[in-house]
Amino acid sequence: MPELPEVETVVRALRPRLRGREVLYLQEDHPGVFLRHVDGPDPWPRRITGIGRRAKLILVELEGPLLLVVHLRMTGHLSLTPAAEPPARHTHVRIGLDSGEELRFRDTRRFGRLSLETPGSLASLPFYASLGPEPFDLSIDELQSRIGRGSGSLKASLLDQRRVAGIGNIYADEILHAAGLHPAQPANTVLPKEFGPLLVQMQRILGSAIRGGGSTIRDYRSADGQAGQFQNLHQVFGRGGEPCPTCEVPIRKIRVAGRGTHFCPACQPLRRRRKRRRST
DNA sequence: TCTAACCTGATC
DNA sequence: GATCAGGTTAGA
Repeated sequence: MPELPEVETVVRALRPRLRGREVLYLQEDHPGVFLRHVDGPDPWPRRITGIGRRAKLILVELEGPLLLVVHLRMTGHLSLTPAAEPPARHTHVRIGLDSGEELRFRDTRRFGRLSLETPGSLASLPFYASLGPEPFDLSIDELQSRIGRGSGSLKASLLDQRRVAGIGNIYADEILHAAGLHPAQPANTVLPKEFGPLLVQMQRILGSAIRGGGSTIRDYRSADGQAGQFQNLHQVFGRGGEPCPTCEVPIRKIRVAGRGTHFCPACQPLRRRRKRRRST
């Protein structure tokens, strides 16, 4: 469920409540959800030194240093709950803290993962090692060279975490609508002059989604239980058949890159494939 | 580069 | 009963 803005919201909610706390134990309630990539005996108790985000990953930093890495995937959810409270359904991992609370990982579909890493083991994970830059660190030139390559769809390019990290299905659709680009057009047909506006819209939409606490479509909640608000500002996502807020033409829902894709056929005209000149 | 698969639940 | 869902990836 969560993309960059939702993961950032979770991290910001957890940060003041986790920093300086001590992890006392880690309890697995379902095998396979937690992966241990460090050798030796259980490293608990261990102090939490900070919490950060990279792409859609939550990084809980521990003394050592070690890292507890969380990927929520589709339905994963973190909460900080009194340890005495009975675990909610689909709670798969519970991490006991010296505050008397548990950091609980709940995930209906069980796609999400937690792992314990050293900085070295994290760096050598193929998924982590191949992540592209954060959207807020991009220049126009870098965006063009990363997104504007290949004959695959522009939307697939935006969703490819190796090119740019953190964008998922909701924000890909919203960004492309704001930039006036058709999701199914080949990535290498985007004109050089279009990457500036694309970068501006990408950063604007992700930024305001973070300020809105992310988007709640069905079950996303931040770690404090708060629903997001940015879904109320979606222009196209989840609005198939409704009039485009810009031009009133009905928004269409199609399938691109194997994902439900919403766009305005008037604001986002499809440009036909075009031969591109290569410099090398 | 695209599909199917991983899972469960909600909705049609 | 079939289809869909905010992510990623193994395999064709």
